[in-house]
Amino acid sequence: MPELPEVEVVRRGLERWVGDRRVAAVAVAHPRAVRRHAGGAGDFESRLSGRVMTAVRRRGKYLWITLDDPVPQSAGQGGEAVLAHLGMSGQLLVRPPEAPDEIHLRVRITFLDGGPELRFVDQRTFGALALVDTDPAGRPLPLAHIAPDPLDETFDEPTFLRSLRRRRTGLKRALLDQTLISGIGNIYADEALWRARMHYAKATEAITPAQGASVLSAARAVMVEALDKGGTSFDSLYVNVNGQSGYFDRELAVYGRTGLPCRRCGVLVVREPFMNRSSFRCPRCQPRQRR
DNA sequence: CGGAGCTCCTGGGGGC
DNA sequence: TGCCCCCAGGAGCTCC
Repeated sequence: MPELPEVEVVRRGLERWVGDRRVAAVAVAHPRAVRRHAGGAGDFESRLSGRVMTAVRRRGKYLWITLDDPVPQSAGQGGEAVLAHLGMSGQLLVRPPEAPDEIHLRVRITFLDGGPELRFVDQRTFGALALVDTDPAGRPLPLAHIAPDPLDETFDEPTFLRSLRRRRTGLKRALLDQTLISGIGNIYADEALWRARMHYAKATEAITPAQGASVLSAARAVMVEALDKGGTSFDSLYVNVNGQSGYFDRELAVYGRTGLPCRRCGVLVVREPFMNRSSFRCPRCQPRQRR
């Protein structure tokens, strides 16, 4: 389940392999993989063919590959980019052309240099690619509503804390709202709440600036640690352009640890239904607040 | 218009 | 052994 750290690992891997390469051909094997592309699969294939990939950028869980200008435009105009979201199971793999197709290969992009292909592989098809317009700063227009993520240099903490307090909802719902703060999913939300010793249902309007800063700092710390773990293991050519962070084996404190002792106090971690999925917490470290 | 719930999807795993 | 149901969940969409 790629969240910010996993997507950033993918971005770094891609940056190394697709930069400054001209696309030869694009083949969409499953139309659902480009359902967000306005013109459909054929349009995606034809418009991306012949373009040069220039850089790979990221905001929250989205990443995008910027493209060269096919026709020189006047200053101040935007360009185009391949916008990608990995969903739950999406992978962007860099693979030799002779490598056998993956079972869930959805999109294949080949390059004029005959080198490694870029493949979008996605079992559960929640992920998607699209060719989109960007603003003059190179940011995809469809991401206008996505807030900066906590590792973004433009992230403004006072703005976030004010917005958080204006919400009328529970703390974890707010953390998962990509229009408020981006990059956090179910796993890192639970881990951040555990580190900050806060309950997922705590009312946002009751959160003090210190508490808000605490949970934000926890979210940042846990994501940076996960990123470091993922980053340390992606030295081989193709293996780690795939969303594996290497973080999940031993480092998680509460996520998925139902019935196991809290790493801080030893009380058993509980799993509770939340938004048609799950929340994990330590009952002692993260007690439910009284209203 | 903000908040909450629904829906898309597939394979692994547990229960019987 | 095989079948069925639950589960994982990001985010766009709809409804109130």
